[in-house]
Amino acid sequence: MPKRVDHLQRRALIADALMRVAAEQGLEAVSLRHVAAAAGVSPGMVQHYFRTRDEMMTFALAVVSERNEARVRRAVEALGATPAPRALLRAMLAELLPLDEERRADGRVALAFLAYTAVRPAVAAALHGETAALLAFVADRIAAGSPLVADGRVDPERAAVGLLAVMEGLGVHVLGGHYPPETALAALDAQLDLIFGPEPAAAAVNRGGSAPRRPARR
Amino acid sequence: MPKRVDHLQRRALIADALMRVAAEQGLEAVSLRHVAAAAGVSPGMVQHYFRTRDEMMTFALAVVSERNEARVRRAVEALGATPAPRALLRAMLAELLPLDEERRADGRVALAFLAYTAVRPAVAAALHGETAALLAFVADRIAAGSPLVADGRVDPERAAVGLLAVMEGLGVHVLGGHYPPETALAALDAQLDLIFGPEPAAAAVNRGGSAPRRPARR
DNA sequence: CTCATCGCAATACAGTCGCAACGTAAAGGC
DNA sequence: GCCTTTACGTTGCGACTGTATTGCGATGAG
Repeated sequence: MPKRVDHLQRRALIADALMRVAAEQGLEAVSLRHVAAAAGVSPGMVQHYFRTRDEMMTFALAVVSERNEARVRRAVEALGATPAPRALLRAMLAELLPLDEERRADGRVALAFLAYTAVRPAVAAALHGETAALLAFVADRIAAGSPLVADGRVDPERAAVGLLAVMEGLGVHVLGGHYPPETALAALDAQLDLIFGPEPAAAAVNRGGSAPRRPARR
Repeated sequence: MPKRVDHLQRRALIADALMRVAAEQGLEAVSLRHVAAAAGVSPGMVQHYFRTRDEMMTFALAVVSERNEARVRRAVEALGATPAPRALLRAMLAELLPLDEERRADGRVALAFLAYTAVRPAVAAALHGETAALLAFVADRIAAGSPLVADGRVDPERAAVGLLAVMEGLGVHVLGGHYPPETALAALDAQLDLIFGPEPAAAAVNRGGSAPRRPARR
């Protein structure tokens, strides 16, 4: 056999360039030549690793999704073992919000893919399982950690759907520049307050102002 | 003066065709020729009413926004005068969810524009004011209608941000096919339960009020 | 060494894009 | 009657698109 190259690494390199292009100019600016230029390689090479544009798009979509997954995993592991459900969920969801420029860029790409998959149901199917799994996990943590579940004031399933929707909506709004990251973070904490009951004592600093209840980590 | 034509009507006709194209194939399929074909007119005519593609896009974005506004106004007016805050908000937000095929189509277009404006800050600016106005309105209704505000368990501002985010996120998820419309509606009601307290058994659906203002998106 | 195979570049091609330019039919103002 | 203005339709151009094809150097199996 002739020269061997790590295909996956090359594809990742190209997908990375794709995401840079998409983050700056949108998915419609993603063409073989643009991506090749951004990656600093020849258009022929891009074509060598992705026989079609759709193939490249699909791969990039998977990369976006894996990147988020890795981000969440890292954030959760930083909490140590057996974290409290509420803290766990907060860490996960806050990590998924576009709070810094890096995540803003990724968020723009993710949003573009959201619109992209909305008119390509076949591609969208790949995401359903992920959402379902995340939904189940969140519902489980809510059931395990919220005192409001016992007396029926909170239904874990519905609350999980709502909580993920809040995260998604906040992300979209922040990306749209409708309000700053701190507002989104404050709203996320308020949502957790609603689901888990008000936070116990320790952080009872302010109520009703517009400053975030907790400092943004980082 | 020569033949007079209602410019606005023509532009609306073209924008309508644009939205049909965008809903089916995404914004990237929106070209002068495609839109013209969908509208049943010549490409030259499209060019006559929109000197540039960007101009056409901007106009279409405004149409999307106005369409949602009209939808909400209609739904709210159907409630009659002085509706209860919770019922009012539910009617407004439920109307903005993609619960039927018509709203799904509009929702796909709105989502596409969301991604579109995310990389075109200049165009996005038009939406900020509207979101802010809606946010203020929702916060006001929460402050007026939720018993949980008095004892500090609900902050109207944060709750409004969260509520709108829920709506946005649910819409996105439903468009993505991650769960059916009923689930979204149930989650919306659960969110209203969290903000207003559990519904007092016999849910009154009616009583009306004045029409609020209403921004674009979704 | 031989040579099939892989990595990659370069080119060709048919199609679409936005946009400008030009042409023409109709309709008031004079 | 003309004459200017509006409302289009048509055509053309240059840039760009995705994809297929071809070519060639490098490399490791035989």
